[in-house]
Formats: sequence, structure tokens, C-alpha cells
Amino acid sequence: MANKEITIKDVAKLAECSPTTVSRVINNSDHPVSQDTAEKVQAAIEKLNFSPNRIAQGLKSDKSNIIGVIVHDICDSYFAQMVKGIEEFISGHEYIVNIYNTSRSVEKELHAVNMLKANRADAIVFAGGALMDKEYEQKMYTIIEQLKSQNTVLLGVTPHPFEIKNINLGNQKAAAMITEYLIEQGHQKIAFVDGPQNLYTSYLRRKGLKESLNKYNLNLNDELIFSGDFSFEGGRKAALELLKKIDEITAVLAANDATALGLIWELNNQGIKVPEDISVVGIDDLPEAKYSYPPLTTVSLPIYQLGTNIGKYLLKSLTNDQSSDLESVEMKLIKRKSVKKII
Amino acid sequence: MANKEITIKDVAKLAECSPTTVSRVINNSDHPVSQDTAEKVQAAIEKLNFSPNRIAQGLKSDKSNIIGVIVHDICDSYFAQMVKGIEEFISGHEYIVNIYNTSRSVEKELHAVNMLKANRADAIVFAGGALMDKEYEQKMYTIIEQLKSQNTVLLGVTPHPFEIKNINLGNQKAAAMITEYLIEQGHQKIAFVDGPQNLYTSYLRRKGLKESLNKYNLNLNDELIFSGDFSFEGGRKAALELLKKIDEITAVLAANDATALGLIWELNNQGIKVPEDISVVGIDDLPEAKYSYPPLTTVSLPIYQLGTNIGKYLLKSLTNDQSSDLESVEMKLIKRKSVKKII
DNA sequence: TAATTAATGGAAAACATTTTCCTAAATAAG
DNA sequence: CTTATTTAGGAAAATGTTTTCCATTAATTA
Repeated sequence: MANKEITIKDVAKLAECSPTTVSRVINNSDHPVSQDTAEKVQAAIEKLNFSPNRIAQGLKSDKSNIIGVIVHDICDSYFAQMVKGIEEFISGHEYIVNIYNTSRSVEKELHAVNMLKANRADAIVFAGGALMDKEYEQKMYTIIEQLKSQNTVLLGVTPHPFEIKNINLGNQKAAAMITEYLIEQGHQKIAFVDGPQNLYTSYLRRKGLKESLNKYNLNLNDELIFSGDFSFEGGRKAALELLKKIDEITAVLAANDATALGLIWELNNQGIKVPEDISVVGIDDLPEAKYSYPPLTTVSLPIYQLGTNIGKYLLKSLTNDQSSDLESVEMKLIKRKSVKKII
Repeated sequence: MANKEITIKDVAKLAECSPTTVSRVINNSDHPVSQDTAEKVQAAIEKLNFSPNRIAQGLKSDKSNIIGVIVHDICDSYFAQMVKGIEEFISGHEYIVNIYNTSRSVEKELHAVNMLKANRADAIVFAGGALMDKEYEQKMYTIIEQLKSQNTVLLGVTPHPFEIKNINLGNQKAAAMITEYLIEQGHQKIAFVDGPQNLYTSYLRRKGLKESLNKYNLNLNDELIFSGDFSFEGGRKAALELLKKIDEITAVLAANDATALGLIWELNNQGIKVPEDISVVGIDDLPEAKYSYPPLTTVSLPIYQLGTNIGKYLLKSLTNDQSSDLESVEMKLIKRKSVKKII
């Protein structure tokens, strides 16, 4: 920045008044200022193309206007939509959304949290730290310790209660919902293609499946849990494994839609017909889900809307003193063509 | 922030020295400070869990450490990858990446630019403003005027030279590349499914097609340009239109992969075989592209890598005085199964 | 008319840093 | 032994705002 910054003083000089007065018209304060001078100040501001230095304002007010958003993978449709929702609301209200992509590395998560701390972020949305793993959890404590002192909302991060607002993302409920649908359609031999190892989200979805099964006196056979990683590729590989036990299975729940899509693709590729030979369902309702062969039956999590709600919630708790609650979003069973009713 | 902030003064008091000295060890300045006191200061910092207030630092140094990234749609795989690339590099170097999702609205673009200005962003990546539209361009001037004074890189934004670093994203070249491939395979009657109306990117891809055609004394028949919007849905609709002239067409270039995927889907749906009845190609090489029926022939733009390169470039020009050039990335023709060799 | 009160404005302190300048001691050079 | 130089440290100014306090004038009330 070679060129000198234009400050409130320059405006004051041009408008023939004090910086104090300029500040007053900028923030239209309670302290009265005459119509006349106000106009002069406005004119000066326009003429100089002045905009108050947020950094200086921040120093004075002890606010950074930064909202940190920490996610695993911004290219994952799930997080992308969420970030978009948050941004929509936050940027419109003069806040900065500062994203971090952690690729599920604790080190990066810690780094993000430290940066956010150094920058005195006003609030943090933390969608990371979801590994149920001893070593990882140890490190998480350091992170949480930092987060505690801040205005933070955790996104279904961990089973441990941390005295931090932890939003239930409805993972378990979604899995339960679609499982019950499967059972209603007569399926009893249901397989599961898991998400990433030790990821809390995977755990919850698996749990939703298991408990629904139990409710109907059915069991989730451990032999019928196939590993996956939330990706299309992972779904394909799982399909190959699953093929070996195809006779023991009438339906399969994939931990997410990407996996389900991969499953369907490879199943087709191997000459297995969906849903005639096997039913496949997912969770998320990706935009692509309706264009698979056959269109995927799944449950929609309105993540974008959750994002805007989080934005709203954060903003309220930053401006108002008493924080209202986060508006919840409704998930929905999306029946398409990948499930066959049996018997 | 009810709880009082820990400042350099607190550290100084605990370490029994002056704030000046603390500052010196924090920034390990040239000014010497004895081993002994340095250690005391470090100890105090640890004990108080102190991290210097970036806002105050920013005020003093006239740096915000903010890098603004303005994109059309963060959920679009193209931009998501780009943002991820930028973040990867930038966050690792103590910079904040501040994203804006504009949904192609000039008003939002202007808002973003104004916020970035108010926050004294150190650099801006502007991937917006790409509409070739009179009214729009008028407003763009206001935006550009603001951007000019900042360290900005434009991402293939507009045909007009604005004295701002404007990166050629290779849109035209990509289109040319795949067109030539089509011609090599014997295709002469090539249709085009356009991108969003007036979008510069669409224009460039169309131009790449047109000029390659001309090179071989072929013409792009205006009747064979179908409208689209870069989406799967758009591709589907275009397929329906395209069907009416199927006899005049042997191949179709979609403005992007999403469109091509939609095309293929609907073509299949209508009983038209790809590539037997018609060849389809796209541009971008989305992850999904290899899983369509048939797998899509396309050209890959390594957007993620472009992102990291932009990060690198920005960082260099912020730290070093003389700015080195942006490393370019290489696009590649990805031959899969959606093109048939004819004659 | 005198005494309040309201309207308008400014000076200076404060926010958490860094930087410039200064001082004092210790060491090196003459 | 005197004079430079190096080493180590601090006081205070500066960054661009906002806020607290004070001052002046005008308007209202007693």
C-alpha cells in the first residue's frame, strides 16, 4: 500500500469539522449533529471515496467481524452447500467469512483454530474434529480448550459433551428414517456401506441403521458392513465386495449418496440390476441423486438451509444479548426408483 | 468478549520487562534481546496463553492479512476446487481467506468489493463480473475502479483490458483442443450447447469452437447452438431441443461437463445412443465425468492446481517486492468413450 | 431577566501493537 | 586511559477509530 490511506481526519479537514463529528455521522450516533454539517461530511466522504478502516474500528470495539468456518473438505457438496448458506447470511451483514479446509487433519484444525484466535474471530463454526480415535481425541482437547473461550458452534463434532453448543445434524435420524422405509418395503437382509473409519458421522449413521433394525427385532450383521469413504470410488469398491454376498442381501444402505451412486454404478457395471436384484439407498440427496440409473431413493438433509440458519443464529447471538435458539431444518424421505417392494 | 483480553502488557509485567521487549521477542526482531529475558518472555507467553492481537498489528502495519476470494458459486465444483487450492496455500501462511458467493449478481459483487475495501484486504481474487452485457459492464466499472487500487488478480473476467492482472483461464484453448479432436475423428456437423447467456466464459468456449471449425473451413451453424446454463438440468433441456435436429448433427460440444452429462443422460433417456448415434464432449473433467454412460471425453482444466498457483503468486507479490509470474497449468485432452470415429 | 435545558461541536484518551529514538552499561579499539 | 562501538533495554509516539468528557451557543422555562 504505497499510497497513503484516506482517514477520517482527511474527511474532517475537507468538511471543516473534527474527526469526532465525522465519526458521529458515519455511525449515526445519538449525539446530535446538524443537518448542515452532516451533509458536508457526507459530501466529503463521497468526494474522497472514503470508507472507515475496519481494522481500526475493530481495535476500538474489540470486534473483528470475522466468522471462522472450519470444514473437512470444501469440495464436498455437503460442506460446500453449508458454507454457501452461512456466507449468504453472514456477508450480507457486514461480517467476514473466513474458511479453512482441513482435509481431516487435526494439525490443520489446530492451526485454523489458532489463527482464528489470533485474529480474534467473533464466532467459529467448527465442522471438524469428528474422528473417534484415541490419539485424535487427545489433540481435540487442546482445540476445544481454545474454542471454549470463543463464541463457537460445533457441528455434530463428537460424542463428548464439551459445554459448547453442539448441533445435532440429524445423521442418526436420517439413517433411521430410511431404514424404516426399507423395512416397510419388506427388506430384512440389509447391508451397510460405511463412511470413513472412525468418523463420528459414519458412526451415527450406522447407529441409526442398527437401532431401527433392532426396533423390528432385526440385526445388523457385521459381515454385511462394507467399508467405504463417502466417495463414489469407495462405493464402487464396496460393490465389488458386496457382490460376494449378494445372496444374503436384499437391500443396502450407503453411508451417503456419493457412495450409493458409486454402488449403483458398479452394480450396473457387473450386470446386477437395481432395484430388481438389490435395492440401494443413500443419505444426503445430492443433486446428482435423481439422475442415477435408477434414480436414487434417499433422505434429504437441507444443508444449505441449515447453513443460513446457523448464520442467523450466530448473528443474533452476536448482536442481541440473549441468544435465541437455532431454527431446525426438516429432513425428508425422497422416494425414487432404487428400492423394490418385496413380498 | 466479557473476559478481558490478555495483552502484551500483561506478558511484560509477568516477564518483568517492557512491552517493547515482548514485541521484540514475538517478532524476533533485529534489535538484540538477551537469551535470559527472551526465555522469561516465552515462559510468560505460554503461561498466559497469549497470542498477539492481529487487529492491533494490522492497524500498525497497515496490513489486514485478508485475501478476498469472490466467486459465482462456491457449490460449483469448478470454483470449489479453485477456492480449495487458494486456501491450501494461503491459510498455511497466516493469511485469512475471505470468500464471497455472488450468484452472478453485480450488486453482490459490488458489496463484496466494498467490504474487502473497508477491511483493507491485502489482495483480491475476483472470479466474477464475467457478463458481457451493457448494463452490467457499466456497473463493473465501479467495481473495477475499486479493485484497481488493490492488489487484485482477475480470473478471466472480461474482454476489456483494465490494467489489472487478468489471468487467462484457457477457456478458448480448451474448446479449441477438443474441437480439433472431434474434427480429427471425422466430425464436421458439430453442435454447441452454450453456457449462461452473456457469460464471458461461455463466449470464450464458443469462440474456441468456432475458430477451430474455421481453421478447417468448417462453420458453426447458428441453428446448431442450443442454450444452456452450465448445469445438468440445462444439458437435459438442450438434449430435447437438439433431438429435433439430430439428423444434421454428428457431434456436440457442451460448454461444460455438467451440461454434457445432462445431455448424455437425456439422450439415453430418449433412446439415442452415445456415441453410436451422436458423439458428446465437454470441458472441465469433473470427477463424475468418468462415470457417465458412456464415460465422457473431455478436457481437464487443473483448477485446484491453478488455485494453489494463484495462492503462491499472491503471496510472493505480497512479501517480495518484485512480483514473479503466475505458474501456468497444463490442460489435457481426456479421451474416454463418448466419441465415435466416423467414416 | 435569570436559570435551566437542549443542541452542537471539539480535545484527548483509549484500544494493542510496533517503531523510533534515547540511555546506560559493557566491551573493543586507539 | 580515553574514546568508539556494541549490547540490551525502555519511553513515547504513531497507527485510525470511538468515546468520554467538556465547552459553547441557542432555546426554553421560571
